[in-house]
Amino acid sequence: MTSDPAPSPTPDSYSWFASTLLAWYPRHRRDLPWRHTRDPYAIWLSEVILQQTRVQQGLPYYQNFVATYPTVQDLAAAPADEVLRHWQGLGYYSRARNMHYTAQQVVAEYSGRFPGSYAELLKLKGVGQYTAAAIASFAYDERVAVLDGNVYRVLARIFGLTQDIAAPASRKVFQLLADQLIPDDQPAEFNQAIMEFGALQCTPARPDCLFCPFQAQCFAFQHGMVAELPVKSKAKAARTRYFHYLVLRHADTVYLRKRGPKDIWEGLYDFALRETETAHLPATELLEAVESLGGRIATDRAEEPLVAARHVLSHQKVEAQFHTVWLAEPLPATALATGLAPYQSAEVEQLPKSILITNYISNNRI
DNA sequence: AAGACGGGGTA
DNA sequence: TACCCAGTCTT
Repeated sequence: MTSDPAPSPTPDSYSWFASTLLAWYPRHRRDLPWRHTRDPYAIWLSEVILQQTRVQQGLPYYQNFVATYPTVQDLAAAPADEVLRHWQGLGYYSRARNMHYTAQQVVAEYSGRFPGSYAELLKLKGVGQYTAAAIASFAYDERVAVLDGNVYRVLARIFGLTQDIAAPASRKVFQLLADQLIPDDQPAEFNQAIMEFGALQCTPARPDCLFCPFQAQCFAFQHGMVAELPVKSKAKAARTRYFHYLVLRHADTVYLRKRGPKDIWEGLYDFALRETETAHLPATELLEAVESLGGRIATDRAEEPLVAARHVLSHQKVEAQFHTVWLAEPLPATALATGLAPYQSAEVEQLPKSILITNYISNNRI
């Protein structure tokens, strides 16, 4: 798929699929808040939150965003740090940054009204093929088939598609099929139904084949290949990184800085960081790091214990050590130029932070 | 086409 | 452990 899925009418030979699916859906569907609205803003919000995120995990975030920012104007007007703070803990933080950017663009360039078609929605930052299809079908009844992890799995099993779903080139095979399966009259219902079917019935592990309405037609079930489909190549093993955090403190302040681009946790706050190739940071390097910031270590305080923590991301493992350093005086202006700034603990609470930093702070009274 | 980008649930 | 989740963007 390069642009619009070509509208192709559902051939009669495939109509059994939508019939069976749309009979299953009303009897099994969950009552989810974004299914009660046709507001493209609310639907967009829910879809961005649900990218690579389970419904149960995203649900409280959706409730909070809708309550905090009832309209796209509210979201556009919010400070970026505040939006990130509400997103904290959801992961893939570029979604929040793009969402905020897009809200401002919709207000400034679209008069606050979301684009009204799949092709136009696709132009928005953070809105890819899946999300554009979801919004276009749910909000506007446009006939465009969604393709997410659930749909890949359901189609691979029922139709016996063996293409590697991790390979981008496989997308067109699944999209071509989905575009033929989606009916003209209820595209929104169909899209909701096929994803719900994947989430509840045709699950990744232990799907409920015993009570599946597609038993007779399902290629995987008939050929004993349910566990083999979909085919997905394995991801590369995550690399390990070693973070040595300097938790610089003076009086009732602690120093944090905002993380930059081209790395994990962009836009989130953490402490002064020294990264090494191995787990150990020699004590001399720790002192050097403090000195390079112009920090003078207090002599009237007992040394704080080292705190270690491990944090696993999908593509990296972070082994972190937190070195608390009490300063005799505030950091000089030269250190502030590196981005570090002093915060009171009540202010720290309001800053957007990764789970790693949030856990450390809550466990160590900052 | 391949990597980068989170965090939590499940077996 | 390993896999997966209502994917998108960059290189």
